[in-house]
Amino acid sequence: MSLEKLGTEVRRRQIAAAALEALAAGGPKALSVGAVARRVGLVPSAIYRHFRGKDEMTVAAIGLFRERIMENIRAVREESPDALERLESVLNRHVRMIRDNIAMPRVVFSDSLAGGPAGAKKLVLGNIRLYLDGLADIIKEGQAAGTIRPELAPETTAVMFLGLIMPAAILWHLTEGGFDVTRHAARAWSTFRNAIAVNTSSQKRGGR
Amino acid sequence: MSLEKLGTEVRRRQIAAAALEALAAGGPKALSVGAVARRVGLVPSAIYRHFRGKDEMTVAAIGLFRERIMENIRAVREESPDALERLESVLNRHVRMIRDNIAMPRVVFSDSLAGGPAGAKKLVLGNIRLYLDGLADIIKEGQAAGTIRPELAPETTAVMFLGLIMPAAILWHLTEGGFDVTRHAARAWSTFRNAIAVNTSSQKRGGR
DNA sequence: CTCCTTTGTGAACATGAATTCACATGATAC
DNA sequence: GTATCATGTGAATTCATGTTCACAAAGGAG
Repeated sequence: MSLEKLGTEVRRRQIAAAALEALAAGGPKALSVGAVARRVGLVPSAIYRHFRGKDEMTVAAIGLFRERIMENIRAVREESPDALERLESVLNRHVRMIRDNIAMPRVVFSDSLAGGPAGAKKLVLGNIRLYLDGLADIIKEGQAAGTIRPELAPETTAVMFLGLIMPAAILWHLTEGGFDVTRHAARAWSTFRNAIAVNTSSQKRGGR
Repeated sequence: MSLEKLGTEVRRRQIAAAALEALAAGGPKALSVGAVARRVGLVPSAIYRHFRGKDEMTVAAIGLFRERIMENIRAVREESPDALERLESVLNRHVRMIRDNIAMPRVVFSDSLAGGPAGAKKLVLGNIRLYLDGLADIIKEGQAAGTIRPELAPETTAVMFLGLIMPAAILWHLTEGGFDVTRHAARAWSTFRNAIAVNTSSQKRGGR
C-alpha cells in the first residue's frame, strides 16, 4: 500500500484527524480501528504502532477536536472588541463548521462517545465546559462594556447560545443537508440578539 | 426464568419499552438484543418470536417514543389556552422527562440511531418534525391571539425552543445529573419568553 | 555497506453480539 | 384429557472488530 514510513508524531496526528473525520462522517459506528486505518492508507494493526489501542486513538481524536474548536473561539477574540459581534462571528463559524465537518455536532452534541472509553465522556464534557467558559467570558465582557444586559446569567446565556446551533446541527445531518442552517442561524441570531442586547432606545424594563 | 408466556402484542410493547429504557440508560451500545431481553426477563433468542430482528425492535422503540412525546404535547393543549403558558408547560415537562427518562435526549437529540437500521434515521427525523410542527402550531396560535410577536418565523422559533432544552439535556447526562436542568430551564425561559412575547407596555420596536 | 531501530504487513486469535434452529413447555380449542 | 399452536430456551453458527505476533522492509548511525 503506502510504501512510505512516517514518524510516529506525524502518524499520530494523521490518525487522530482520520478518526475525527470518520466519526464526523459515519458516527461512532464508523470509528473502528479498521476504518480509520484505511483512511490513512494503513492496515489495522499498524495503528497499534502509534496508539495503545482504540481508546487512546479516540481520546486523541477528541483532543484534536478541542484544539480546533478552541482555536475557533480564540480567533474571534481578535476580530472584534464588541461582544455581540464576537458572538455573531462564533455563530457564523459554527455554521461553516457544520457544513464542512459535521464533526462538531457528532462530537460535542452527541452521546456517541458515552459508550466508548471510560475517559471519553469526561473529555467531551471538558471540551464543552471549556467552550462554554469561552462564551461566558465574552458575555461577561459584553456586560461590563454595557452592550449585554447585566441581569442575565452568563453561564445560562452561554448554554442558550449553544442551543442556537445544536438543534440546527442535528437537523442538518439528519436531513443530510436539507435543513437550511444558514437561514436558521440568521433568524435565530436576530431574535437572540434582541433578547440579550441592551436596549439602545431609552427603556429599562426588568428581566421578568 | 419467567414461567409465564404472554401474547405477542403484550410482549412487543414490553420489549419496545425495555429497549427504550436501555437506550436511555446506556446509549446505543446498551441497545443490544441480549440486554433488552434480560430486561424483560427473557432469553435473547426469544426476541425473535416477536420481532424480525434487532432493527425492527429498534424501530418499535422509536415508535413508542413518538407516542410518548406527542402525548406530552397533546396534553399541554388542554391545560391552557394561552400559547406562552403552553410553551412553559412543555418546557417543564421536558425537564421532568430529562430527569426521569433521559430517553429524550438520547433518542431525539442524538445521532445514536444514525448508524443503526436504515429507516431509523428517517424515523427520528419524522419524530422531530412532528414535534416541531406541534410547537410551531402553538406559536402560530399565539401570534394569532396577539401574545407572541408576529414578526417571528414559527418554525425558527420552534427550533430555538428545542435549543432551550437540548444542550441542557446533554449536559445533564454528561455530568450524570450534576447540571441543574431545572434552574437552567427557568432562567432560559425567562429570557426566551421576553424575546418572543409581545411587549405589554406601549412599545413596538421592529424585529431587527 | 552494514547494523539496528522504527514502522508497516498479513495471519492468527479472542470476544461479543446477532441470528438460527431443534427442542421444551405453557396456553388453548375441541 | 388431548392435540395443537404459540411462546420460551439453550446450543450452535456467523460475523465484525479489537488485538497480538512473527516477520519484512525502510531509514538513519556508524
